Amino acid sequence: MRDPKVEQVLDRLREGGGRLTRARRQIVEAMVAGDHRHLTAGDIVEIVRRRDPDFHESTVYRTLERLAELGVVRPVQLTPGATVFHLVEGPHLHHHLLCDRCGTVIEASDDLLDALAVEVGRTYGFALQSAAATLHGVCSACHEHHEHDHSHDHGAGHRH
Amino acid sequence: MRDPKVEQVLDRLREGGGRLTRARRQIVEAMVAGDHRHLTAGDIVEIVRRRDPDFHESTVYRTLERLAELGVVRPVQLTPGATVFHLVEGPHLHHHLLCDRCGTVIEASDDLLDALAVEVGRTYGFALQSAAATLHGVCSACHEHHEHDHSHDHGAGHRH
DNA sequence: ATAATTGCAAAGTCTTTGCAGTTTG
DNA sequence: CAAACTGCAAAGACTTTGCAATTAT
Repeated sequence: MRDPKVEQVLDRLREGGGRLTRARRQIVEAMVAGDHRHLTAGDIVEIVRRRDPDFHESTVYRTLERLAELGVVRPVQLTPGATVFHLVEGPHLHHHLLCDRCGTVIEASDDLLDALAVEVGRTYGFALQSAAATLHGVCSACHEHHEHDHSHDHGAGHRH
Repeated sequence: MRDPKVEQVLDRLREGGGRLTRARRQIVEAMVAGDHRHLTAGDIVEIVRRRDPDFHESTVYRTLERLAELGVVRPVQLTPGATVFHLVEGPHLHHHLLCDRCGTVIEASDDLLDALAVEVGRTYGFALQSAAATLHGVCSACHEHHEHDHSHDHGAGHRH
């Protein structure tokens, strides 16, 4: 119950001039627990409230904003109406492959778009920002049984 | 004042079993007028209301939804909190290059990601959906004078 | 102590929905 | 005429903001 990952994030917070509060620790704990998950602000509120009923929305947003400024957390707009957040592990940037069927998010290597970046720069004079892309498509699992009409677990991973 | 592009879209609406109303004509006219612009629902409301003060939000959303179903219009989530819509010209799909500095949107050829699609399919078993990507970066104009602190015209194109 | 942070409540933006009246084909 | 569509009003999801009370350093 003294997860090094949690402490690492909290340390960065303090280094950045921030203060260490109960609420912040719980937010970070929730994010570390749900590791490679992509949580919405609402997901985090729900989780933290289980232990701390007074925990409030505004705190999540303010804290996530701080953490994002410090580069510890990354906000990603996967779908309309739902910004998800995840921890940035070290310098490990990555792109997101979002399955439009089941909502699964695959984290793809940051050099995936290197070749494309060159191409785009040459053709459009556009400097592609690394590791910021969300690519839509269909994951392998969904692709295999795409003729069946099973109950799509849409939003897998962060729907309540 | 009988723009063939407008008629073309309205024809498709009718073919799809839809009805031709004053509101719908005006919505389409607004979109054609702002051609390669990417308009938010709010932008459209604002434009149409100038001629037709009773025009209502809900109508835009319902109409855009229909048009999107018919494949005539495409909704794109460029930034958090702002779904933009644009007409789909024929079979001309494209990706979006969004400048994070000035908000300009460049429409990139749909085959831009072909090579990437192969790569992603092989590495992650993920079937990339064509022409659905929004790539972030910096456009050439912004890139050139990036040391100066000029008033960034952020949101260019669809901010009121 | 004092500056940061929180809970709370209120508001803001964007979007959706139900319904009764109106209009289209 | 019947079905489709509209305006309106109300509500819903997500996020932001002001403020007074609380808490970390």
